[in-house]
Amino acid sequence: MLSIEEQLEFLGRGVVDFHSREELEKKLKKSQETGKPLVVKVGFDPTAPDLHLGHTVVMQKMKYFQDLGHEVHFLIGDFTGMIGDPTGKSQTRKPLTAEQVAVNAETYKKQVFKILDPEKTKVSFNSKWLGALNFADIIRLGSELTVARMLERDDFKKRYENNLPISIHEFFYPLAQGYDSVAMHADVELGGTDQLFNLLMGRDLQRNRGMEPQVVMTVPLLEGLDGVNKMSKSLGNYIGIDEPADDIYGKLLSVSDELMFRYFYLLSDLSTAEIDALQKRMERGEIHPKVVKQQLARELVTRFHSKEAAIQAEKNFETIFQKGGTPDEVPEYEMKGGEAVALPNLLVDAGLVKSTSEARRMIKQDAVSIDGEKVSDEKVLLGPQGEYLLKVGKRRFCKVHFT
RNA sequence: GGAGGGGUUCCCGAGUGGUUAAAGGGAACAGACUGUAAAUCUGUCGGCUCAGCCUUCGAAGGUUCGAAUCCUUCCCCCUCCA
Repeated sequence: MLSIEEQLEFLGRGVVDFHSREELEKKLKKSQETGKPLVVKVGFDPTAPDLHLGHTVVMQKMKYFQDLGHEVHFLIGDFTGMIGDPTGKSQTRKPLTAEQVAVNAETYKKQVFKILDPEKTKVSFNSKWLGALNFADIIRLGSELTVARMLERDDFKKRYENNLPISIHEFFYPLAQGYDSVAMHADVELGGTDQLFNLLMGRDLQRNRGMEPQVVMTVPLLEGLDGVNKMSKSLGNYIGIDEPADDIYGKLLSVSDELMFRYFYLLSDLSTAEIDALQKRMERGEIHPKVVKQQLARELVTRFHSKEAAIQAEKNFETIFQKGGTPDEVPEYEMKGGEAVALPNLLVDAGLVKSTSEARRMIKQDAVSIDGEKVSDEKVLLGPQGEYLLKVGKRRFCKVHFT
């Protein structure tokens, strides 16, 4: 059993806004004394999820709470989804149907339970209590907050100052999210730094009702593979938790040394002390940076796949990149028709390049090999029978059989 | 309601009748160097039956030997004023 001090260290690592550490300490102590777990709440949009490492930062925190025996609630904001969180956006979202929400919830679970313990996670939907409110309830809720206070929220403020539209219903988003905390009797709410205002709203509403306010902790947005922008699907700088083990491993190993420790800090289960020790040993030249990075890659592949997958991914990686070899598993393609085919066309058919023009370029750039031999003639014909191992660049392989 | 500005190849952004598949930058991809790190350097970066041809500059028409560039209509964005 970790001491309260150790628990705080682990739970608070990387946390940006903490309201407040002292309150959490008190709650943890009380929970330990009474044996009553804390209610930890994290809200997610009901939109179709495609989770990447950036999302896992907060989930990792949820996991820690879970490991300490607390009650973690995975709240799907199906009702608030009708508003569409205006944070950072100016588009209102189309309401989803009940069926879509149900489908998305299932997809979420599949991905989320790679991290959280399905047995211990409570999944809930906020339509349960928000849908039960009537107009009078909502007016009362609206009376708890002034417009001036609402306009303190960063994105509202900016939009207001820039004369961009803010619809009245958007004001209900923070109120609704705060009300979730009331309805759930939340002790702790976690979220990204952009959620700060919404999270604090829960404290206000709880306090107004004489409840003990929830502790609010925000986690940073994880930088993407470029090390600059936040990780996002649209920027293409992400690692999806559903990706194949080889890809996760490879992408992590190509992260810069600087970013590597950021990832360790925000994603790894190692303690801060262990991470610091690794960094020091690396700086003193006692361990090669690559070895450190491999440790990170192994840990994360293990988390999303398995120990075995991590070992295999590491082996494949070394075969392909360090020895310039071929991985154990190579995609295969069957070429039918009984005729010889020009190399560029074959590369397109096998899916190794997008167009014959690209294929020609690759050949010109010395990036194509057949059975390990570089090819420089774009007019080579292959077939009409036989088997060839085609390689484009360092990582694109395909075994072609002519039939 | 009034006045004005703009939509260019993945993104930003030049280009106002031919030499423009369209400058420059970013991203991406390949090669060199490595630890497939980063950084750096080089090259590529619409398509094809590829030393030639075809299709691109919001959409559709038109003028012209020739248009991203000029004209007409339409669609969409933005700024200022009220």
